[in-house]
Amino acid sequence: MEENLGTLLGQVARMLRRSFDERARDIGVTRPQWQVLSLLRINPGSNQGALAEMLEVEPITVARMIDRLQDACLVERRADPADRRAWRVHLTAKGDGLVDKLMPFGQATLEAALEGLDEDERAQLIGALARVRNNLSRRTPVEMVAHG
Amino acid sequence: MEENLGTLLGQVARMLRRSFDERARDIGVTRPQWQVLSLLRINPGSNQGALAEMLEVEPITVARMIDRLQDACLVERRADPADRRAWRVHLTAKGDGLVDKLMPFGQATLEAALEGLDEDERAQLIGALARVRNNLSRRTPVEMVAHG
DNA sequence: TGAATATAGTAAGCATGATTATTAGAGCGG
DNA sequence: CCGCTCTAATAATCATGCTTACTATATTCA
Repeated sequence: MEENLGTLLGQVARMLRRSFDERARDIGVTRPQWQVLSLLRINPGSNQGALAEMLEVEPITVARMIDRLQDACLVERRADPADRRAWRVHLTAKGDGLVDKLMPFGQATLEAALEGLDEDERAQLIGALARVRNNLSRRTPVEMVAHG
Repeated sequence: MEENLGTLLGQVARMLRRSFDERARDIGVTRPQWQVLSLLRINPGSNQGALAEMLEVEPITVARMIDRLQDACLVERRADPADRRAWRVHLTAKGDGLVDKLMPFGQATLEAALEGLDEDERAQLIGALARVRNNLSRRTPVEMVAHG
């Protein structure tokens, strides 16, 4: 076999993104954008730093995604009354509706990807990846525990 | 748990790339570039289309990576005597030496990522990811068999 | 042979992701 | 209160990856 895990992971991640984007192209939303919208459904009013931490990307990456989502009228920035540096990001009605529309695309992509893997195998895959993520995270182990 | 596999995979892939890039920054080579160089070590004289297929990316992506690697004198394009449209890509001496230098960085990144997973778990992870890749590949199952 | 089709590579333009540096505001210690 | 430090967000710049469109060359078939 002699398969390189880094290469393999990069390929699979890229192909998953591509697969989702193919399905969602008509709607005009990319997979990272969909992830932001989904996070905002669960955590409305997050600031950009919190979104960056949840997504494990740098704050500047979130800043520009929010720019585009705002241009598309899918989210809006509201001033934080307690901190004049920060923005509170909220879904618009349009963005909220889009999350529902996009759910099936995410499900379909995932199902296509996991075809042939039974429940045990899926759980093991997710568990192993979560451990790898913890190994690579910049957060300390103590913080990881605190975050559950 | 309710962990989304697509998100998880994207995060882990990004973190692996970041982890490698941190280690290799002084050398000035990114992880995708290292993958190209490694492939050329194994398959010298590949054309760009073949590289794209091995990397599971589009040909234009390879074209511009080769541009940069050539600017850095790590690879060179040679005319294909049998096909005037195609380039044969070869490592330069400098590029060849760099592959050896970068091997430990790749190994270290991988070890950090897989810490705490035993041999069985690693093999299962790689096997599951390879099956997901096959599910998502644009190549047909027939071709997959032909390629081993 | 000569037209239709397919393939190798590239260009333009966009989104995502990073680093480095900057601005504005928060928060703390003296 | 004032300065030092930290933090939230952004700007500039680069690499990777995509789609769409194009050029040049091969190949196939009538």
